[in-house]
Amino acid sequence: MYTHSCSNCAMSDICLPLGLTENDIHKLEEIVKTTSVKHVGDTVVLQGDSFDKVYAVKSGMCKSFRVDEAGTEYVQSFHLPGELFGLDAIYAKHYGFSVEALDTSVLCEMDYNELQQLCSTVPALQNQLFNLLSRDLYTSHVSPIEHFDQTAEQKLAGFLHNLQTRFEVRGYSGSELYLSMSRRDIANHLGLAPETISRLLKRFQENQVISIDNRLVVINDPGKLDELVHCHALENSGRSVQISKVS
Amino acid sequence: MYTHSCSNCAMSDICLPLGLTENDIHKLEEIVKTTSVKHVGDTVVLQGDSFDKVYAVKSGMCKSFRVDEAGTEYVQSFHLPGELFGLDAIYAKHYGFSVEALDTSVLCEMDYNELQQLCSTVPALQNQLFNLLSRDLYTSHVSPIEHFDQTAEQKLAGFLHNLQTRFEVRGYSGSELYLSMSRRDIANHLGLAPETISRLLKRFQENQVISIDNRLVVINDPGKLDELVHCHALENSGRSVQISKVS
DNA sequence: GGCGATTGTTGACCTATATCAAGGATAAAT
DNA sequence: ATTTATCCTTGATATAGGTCAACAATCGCC
Repeated sequence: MYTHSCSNCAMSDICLPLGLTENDIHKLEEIVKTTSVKHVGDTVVLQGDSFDKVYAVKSGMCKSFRVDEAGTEYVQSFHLPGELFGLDAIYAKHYGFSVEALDTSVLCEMDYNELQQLCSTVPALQNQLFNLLSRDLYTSHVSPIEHFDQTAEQKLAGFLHNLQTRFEVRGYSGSELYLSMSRRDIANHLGLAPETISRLLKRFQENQVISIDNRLVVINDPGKLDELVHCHALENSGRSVQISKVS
Repeated sequence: MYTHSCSNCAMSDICLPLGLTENDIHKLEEIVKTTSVKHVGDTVVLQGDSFDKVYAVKSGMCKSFRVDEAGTEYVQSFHLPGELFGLDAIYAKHYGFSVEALDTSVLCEMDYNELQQLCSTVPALQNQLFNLLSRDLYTSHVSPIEHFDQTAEQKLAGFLHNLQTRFEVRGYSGSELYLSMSRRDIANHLGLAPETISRLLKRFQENQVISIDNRLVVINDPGKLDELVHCHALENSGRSVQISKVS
């Protein structure tokens, strides 16, 4: 839609341009276009459409999700600025996931064929694309196995912790997180029930780990949050429960 | 260790050589070496070692697994002939997973730097590597979300079904599977308890879906197995359970 | 600025599967 | 061939978190 300058982009040092010379970045800019502004709920990519473009988030936040034959939605991930998506469709030639904006967002799009050709002539770009693919692959290999024997509490703490660090890397506040996604999306993404998310957020608040006002989370005790990921179970609730034992 | 001919390899049409000309394959062969024969339990890659090589399975079977700080093992995947591994370490520069032989196996290894350089001069190879990375990425995006609301029964049925098709693609029998991995490995890989695997395999056998003799599985009713993945719960056991209701 | 729709919260209950425990089969080691 | 160590199976029990249901808060919209 609009031509775009990667050189001036705040995300250039974590996105595709990383490691490229000024000259190579200019070549990249020639194949990158920014989209019109997307609003909450706007669809960027539709599951099943034939693959042609790879995307990067320039600003805002998106979610990738998949709908199965029964119509059930599964939230795969949340994309922050500087993150690519669509790469998992290169092989299949069709997008396996829909992507929609969770917030006012602008995206960068590039034709995959053009990108591939550019990679052949710009080794540093090929290199960076391999790097980003490898990182995504590593993340999607590690995170499910980490979740296996985690409790719901650990999963949610890990989710918040992960968001925190990703925000910080991008220069945003890591202690004050606005959750652009619904509880339902978080629950779905973590393989939990929305009710469980509510109950846990309440528990985290009761234990002074976070303060939460609707979708705004303030992380009051990052150390405690970190402990929660690696075990340390919290008290279930304020009032203690009396169980009458019959012996 | 030994130089290797990709041209004569039975896996050439599903591995890296796919889509390359005779001439390009020869260039690839120059950087591929086969390892000595690996035996059950032999380590091919050690988690934490610095990354330099990418591997492909030539024959046999391997498992990738990760050990956390607490010493708990997590089985990430089982690699069949024609499958690559180590690609998830490109970015991190260290292997995130150990890989060990589950069976008598031979592997192909290639230096990543050499592979990368070759990709710059052989666009078809670059293309194929992007394809394989994309396929791996797609698989590791889809499979965890498929597992989310699956029962233990569906997971195990899906696992057997998946093995069956992967064997068939490679020209092996899909109806007679030898499980080179232990029940413990299967359980771990699926996020279940070994006991659950035992109970379910028994149930599958009782319902004439499979026959099982130790590690050899014969799939008697592939249709029923397929149904099990998509729902159709089996009877819990042969004898029916009487529950006395107090009303 | 009020109304309907969506999103979030809380409570009571239930079930799938983990865990614990113990015995039996198989394979590796001497 | 006997021992030893895994691996596998089976049964009994416990529990984390899902499901159902009902209500409360928020948001988008006319």
